[in-house]
Amino acid sequence: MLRQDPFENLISFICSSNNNISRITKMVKSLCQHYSPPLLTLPVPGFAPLSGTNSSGKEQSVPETYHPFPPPSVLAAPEVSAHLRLLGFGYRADFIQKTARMLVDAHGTARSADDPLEPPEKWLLTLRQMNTTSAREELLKFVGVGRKVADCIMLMSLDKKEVIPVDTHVHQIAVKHYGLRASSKTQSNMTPKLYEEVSSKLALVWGDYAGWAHSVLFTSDLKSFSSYGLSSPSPTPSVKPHRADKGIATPPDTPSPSLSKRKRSTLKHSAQRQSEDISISMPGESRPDESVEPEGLNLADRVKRRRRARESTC
DNA sequence: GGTAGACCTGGACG
DNA sequence: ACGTCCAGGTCTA
Repeated sequence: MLRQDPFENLISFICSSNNNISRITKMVKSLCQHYSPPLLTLPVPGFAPLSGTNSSGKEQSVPETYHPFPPPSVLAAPEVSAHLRLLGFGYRADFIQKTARMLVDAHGTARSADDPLEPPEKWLLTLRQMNTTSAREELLKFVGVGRKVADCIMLMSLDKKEVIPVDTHVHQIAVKHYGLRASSKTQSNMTPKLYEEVSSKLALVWGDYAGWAHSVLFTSDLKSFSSYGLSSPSPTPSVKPHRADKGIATPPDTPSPSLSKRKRSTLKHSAQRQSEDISISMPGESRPDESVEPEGLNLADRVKRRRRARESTC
């Protein structure tokens, strides 16, 4: 939907599992700072720290250094896993390193000097041309990527506008506004079955642009985002979020808040992407409702199982 | 095939 | 001060 960089999005959403937005933000920032060189330093706009006055008593803005998102080859290094643990990534540290490793093993690292992207990143972009089911199947092969994360990546990065990532918030929305029956026993547990149930129901209601509808309602459901972009009666006083807001002052819809999105790409590259946009995201693609087919019910399990079976034979 | 637990961490809340 | 809960899930048995 937002056409975020697929690799950055993949890793960022792996960080998101069982996690809160504030911490996810810190993790992504940490990845950028530790694994890629500084790109540029800019004064933070509108930032006026209380103690930030110089000798003349004039306010001083604190410069912030931005780092690009690290490429797959860097995160695939074996020592990354332990280092990320030290940095507070918890069990997600392994997921990140292993996923990067899988990508590098499958697609290599060789590229020409003027190429801004590594082969795994290029391959991830090709998922845009794939149909939803196949793209999802590819994503589910990665460690730390389940149905929800795969769907987020497809919606935010891979042009799959009809995909609805289902989490607790979306489930609540489906129950509250669309008459989905509240699950009786394990109400807080998002089972594959329930996931499919919610997803199918909302896909039916929202149609081909379900992903958009989902994002609007999702962000309004989150307290921290419900008033985002609206003029508030009192100016935002602080960079630090309050717990009451349960969130951060970043744009909605993205847990990959690194302003430091990799900028190795050139103008030429972005021009290429422009034309790519036109060719791929033309409305009226003939690919209806693949995301709600019944066999998708246990797709995640099937793909994971296949992957494990392959691994165990190696 | 479907379902409990475990899993890291840090901030809010009682 | 301290324990508990929760957060945009995934993996494993």
